[in-house]
Amino acid sequence: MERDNGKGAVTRAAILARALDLASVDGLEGLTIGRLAKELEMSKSGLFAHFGSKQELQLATVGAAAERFRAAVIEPALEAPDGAPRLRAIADAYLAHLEDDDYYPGGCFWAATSAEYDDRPGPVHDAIAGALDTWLGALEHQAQVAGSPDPGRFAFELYAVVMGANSRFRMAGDPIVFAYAREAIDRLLAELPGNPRRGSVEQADLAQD
Amino acid sequence: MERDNGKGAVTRAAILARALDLASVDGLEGLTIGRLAKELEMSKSGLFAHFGSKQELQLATVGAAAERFRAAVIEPALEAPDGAPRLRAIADAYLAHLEDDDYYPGGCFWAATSAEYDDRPGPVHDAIAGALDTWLGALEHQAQVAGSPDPGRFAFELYAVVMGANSRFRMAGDPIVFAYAREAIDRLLAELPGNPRRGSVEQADLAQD
DNA sequence: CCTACCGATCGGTAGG
DNA sequence: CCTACCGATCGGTAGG
Repeated sequence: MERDNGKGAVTRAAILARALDLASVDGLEGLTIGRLAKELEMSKSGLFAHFGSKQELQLATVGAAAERFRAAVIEPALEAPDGAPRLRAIADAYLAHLEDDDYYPGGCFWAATSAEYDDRPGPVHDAIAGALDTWLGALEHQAQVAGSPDPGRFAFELYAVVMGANSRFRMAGDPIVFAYAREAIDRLLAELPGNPRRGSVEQADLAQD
Repeated sequence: MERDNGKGAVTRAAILARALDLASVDGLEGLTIGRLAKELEMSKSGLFAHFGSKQELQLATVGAAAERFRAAVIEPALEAPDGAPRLRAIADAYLAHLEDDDYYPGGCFWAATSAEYDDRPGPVHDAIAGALDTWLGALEHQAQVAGSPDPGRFAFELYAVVMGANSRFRMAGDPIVFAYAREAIDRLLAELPGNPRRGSVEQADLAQD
């Protein structure tokens, strides 16, 4: 796909960047080839030729979203140590993007498309589900490293809180939900052994608990 | 709208019941007049005449969903006393519906449509947002009655957990998320003053805390 | 990457 | 509640 830097690959990347924005607002069904072509000032069939079917365009868009998420949220958090610090770094990076509104114009791509495809079986559903399972799995792994007694539940709650913040912020527009989410995450992390709450005293006092 | 029991009102109710099912799977945009008419074995224009525009059909569907939610989740929970017991009753009723898969065929109508409309301003967005605000407000009120130190946060977390369970169940199909959600809700309720955890000792021992 | 086209379906209207 | 229709747009194809 990207094994050369020819014009085709450049055009394809430009198409997918725009497709991501459109899909995070209108979903992967609402992403139409005609509209995408018009915004990119190219012909519908010219764009179509890059993918061969709408489904292939949708799958490529899901792949591009996964790459963007990895680069924006996962990659920077790898600088934090394994376990609780990395869990906090991932949650902070994700919430910061949602709050600053500089992530996707339509909020979280995964929130929008997972709700859209939760009842539409097929390759697109499977691609979205696979990406989400990968990230939930990464959260679960970090929770396990951090000593959580129930890493699966921990990952679920972290996921629910950040997705809930996205949903409530997009619908009601009140940024107080980010404070709620951070407080919930603080309490989640405080469950982990030997992990003090944000802004509390240094770890020494609590290490004996 | 329902001030008579004539044939028009009966037909309208049948249309909306079917519209609810379609919209919880394919969203309120994916709900098309032609498909709805075909499933109900009536003409497209005959159905259209009941509403006058697609937007009016969408708004009527949102109203019908609110009524169905109220009857299925809120109404039964009113038998539980104010505060923590009612919060648990609401959460249990909601999770039971999601788990039994007998609520909407496409999972939670509100999860599907709020993600779909979070970036589409207009009357449909406002109707969905209004319904969600009403229920979040009810949760917040009950949390306040139960003595929560931060009812807004409490309501947000409860909302996030049940919506997260819906989302994960629809995408991954693993019912363990309902156990995760119930555990999270137990811990949330345990934060409230004088409220023991499900299955723990009776309230007497804790009343002094 | 283009023009020109296809059948199907969209929301909506005319007229009854 | 119907038949018959409208212009627009959908995904996709032919042929270059």
